[in-house]
Amino acid sequence: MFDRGNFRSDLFNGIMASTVFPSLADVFTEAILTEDIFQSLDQVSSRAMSETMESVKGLNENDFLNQHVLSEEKAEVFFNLLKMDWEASDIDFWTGNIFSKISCFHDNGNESAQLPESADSSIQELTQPDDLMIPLMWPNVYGDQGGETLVVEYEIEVPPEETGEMIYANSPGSAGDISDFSSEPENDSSCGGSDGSSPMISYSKVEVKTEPGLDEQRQAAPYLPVQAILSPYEEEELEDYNDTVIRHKKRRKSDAEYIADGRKRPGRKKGQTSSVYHLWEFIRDLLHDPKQRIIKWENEQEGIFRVVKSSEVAKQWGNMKKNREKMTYEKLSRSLRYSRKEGYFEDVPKDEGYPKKLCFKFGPKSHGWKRL
DNA sequence: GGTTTATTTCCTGCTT
DNA sequence: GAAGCAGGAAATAAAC
Repeated sequence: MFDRGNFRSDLFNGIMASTVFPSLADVFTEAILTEDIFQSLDQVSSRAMSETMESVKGLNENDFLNQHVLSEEKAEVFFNLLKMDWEASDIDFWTGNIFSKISCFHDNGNESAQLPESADSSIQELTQPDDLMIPLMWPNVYGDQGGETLVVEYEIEVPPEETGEMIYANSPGSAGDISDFSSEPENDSSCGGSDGSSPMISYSKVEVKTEPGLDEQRQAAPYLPVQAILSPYEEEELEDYNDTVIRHKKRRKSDAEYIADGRKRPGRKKGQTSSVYHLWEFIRDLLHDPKQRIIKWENEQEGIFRVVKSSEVAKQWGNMKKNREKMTYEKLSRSLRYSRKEGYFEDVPKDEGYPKKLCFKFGPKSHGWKRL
């Protein structure tokens, strides 16, 4: 299901990060949570610039390359600086104007460039964060055949001008969530309250022109390690290569091979999620249910939780997936370990007193578990 | 119908 | 010894 709140935060992270270091958007996205950004942005406007500048001293590229080094505090300071910069440029980032900035950025950084006049035939309707994130982060990957124009349709919640209040959409079904927008208006239209007392929903459509030539990007960013500039598929291929060295794993076709065959790579894009109800979503929703006693938080702020009744959790997961008695905790935990590899969960910190068994932590690809 | 994603199933070996 | 953890391998359903 479309998660509007996280779409917005990912969008924001991606845009901000793309402006500074295009290949680091994923690091920001993993490191910073929705509330950290939006709450801090509300507080920053009156803060002295010199004070902020002082506290951001010591940040370097390594901080941004290593999500474990990049503390939330530093991230907040950095984003505050960006916000000030954008405000100074008279850019209203709650509107579609932000996309003209991005479009210009991807047009070889030429600030005076204009949005493309019209979309080409490959119009796509993009509804997931990664649909936008990946073209923004890896403009060359999707432009191997000479560049293409993606049409991105999106909506952004505009806070009431007088109060600046913002409703945070968290998980589907939560307050502020408007998952059903089957009757989306066309370009740049708005709907919702206009009396300044309730948020407005702004619908927009923008074209993102992609550029060919990954080599050029590498040449343009020699300060970044090579690994940071690999395309998602190249990363896979590197993994495959490394695996092959070890145990002759079945090799996956490269993009170049598909293009040579004159066809598009089939299947989902890397990172593109389906509408399937995922294990991490099941666990998240279970944790949000105050009536249940089979799973509990160990540290909600950190996303660390503990399974109290393993067999019952497995049984409910089995019911959810309609295979009932066949599901066991052993199978569920195997799925959970695979999900951890994919980033939906991650290792529980050692030596911090958390139980060694039945204890897990949400990862960077999961969201909506933290109450705002 | 080929491919990818997100499991599911089964398994061995290890740790608590 | 039971329960849980780690991860390989193969199978599967759904999505694309």
